[in-house]
Amino acid sequence: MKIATYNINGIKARLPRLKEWLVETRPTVACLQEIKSQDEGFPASEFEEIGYSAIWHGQKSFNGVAILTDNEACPDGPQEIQRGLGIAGPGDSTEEQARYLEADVNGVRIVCIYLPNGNPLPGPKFDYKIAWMEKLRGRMGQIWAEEVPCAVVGDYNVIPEDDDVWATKAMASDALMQPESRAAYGRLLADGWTDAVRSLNPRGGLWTYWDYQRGAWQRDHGFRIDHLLLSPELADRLDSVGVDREHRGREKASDHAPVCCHLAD
DNA sequence: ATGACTAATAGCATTAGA
Repeated sequence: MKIATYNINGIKARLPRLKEWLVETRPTVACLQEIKSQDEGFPASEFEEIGYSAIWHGQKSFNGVAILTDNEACPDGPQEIQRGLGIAGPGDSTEEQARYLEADVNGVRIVCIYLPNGNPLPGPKFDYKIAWMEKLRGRMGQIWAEEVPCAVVGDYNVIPEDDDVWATKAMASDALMQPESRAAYGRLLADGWTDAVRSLNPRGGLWTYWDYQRGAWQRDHGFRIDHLLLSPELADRLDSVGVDREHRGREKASDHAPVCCHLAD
């Protein structure tokens, strides 16, 4: 079973690249973030054409998550369990942002997340990020208690360690590597979840995001914020991980690269 | 100290991202 996470930065703008990536790499499950599409605009038929079923949780302009499954490997498709964590957005809005989607796929619980960025800080957006992370931790605790094999994957918007960024100085004041952000991420690992990429690359130096600006891609100025967290049963089955770096360098690419892990059957 | 680049939406600029 191959599980992938990919922040696509707009499903309309990315559709040709996204389909190309699915056809070339055929993940069993693909979790997408930042679809930036309303529910009625989601191009489900485009994915059906290449043998993928999908569920999605969108909103206008921003955020939005989706889970795609390979029809051949997953004849039942993704079976939705829950959407949203029940946490209001920052400021006066009581409306929840589309950042969480949970489904069962072939007996494995798949959680697709788009964690709030948190900039600028300090402020309501950073507070929202930290609150969202605690809400996520609560839900992960519930799933843990169910003892169902589970992968919580997505754009965490957290640079976990100093060797997960090309230059710590460049990002020091960013919400992505504040002590509070790292501590909240660290609590998930302390709870027993395994960071799949880190576990097989303990020396760091692997990036999943490169800014569109300042020639960051050409200079390899990136960092690691897209993560795959595995419950113990899945961590025991972990064979390999990978970042599809090459797809970041293509024409009209997302600023994130796909990240995937392979689990033994 | 600031902006850079990209996408979405509503326009002919703004917001958000990270």
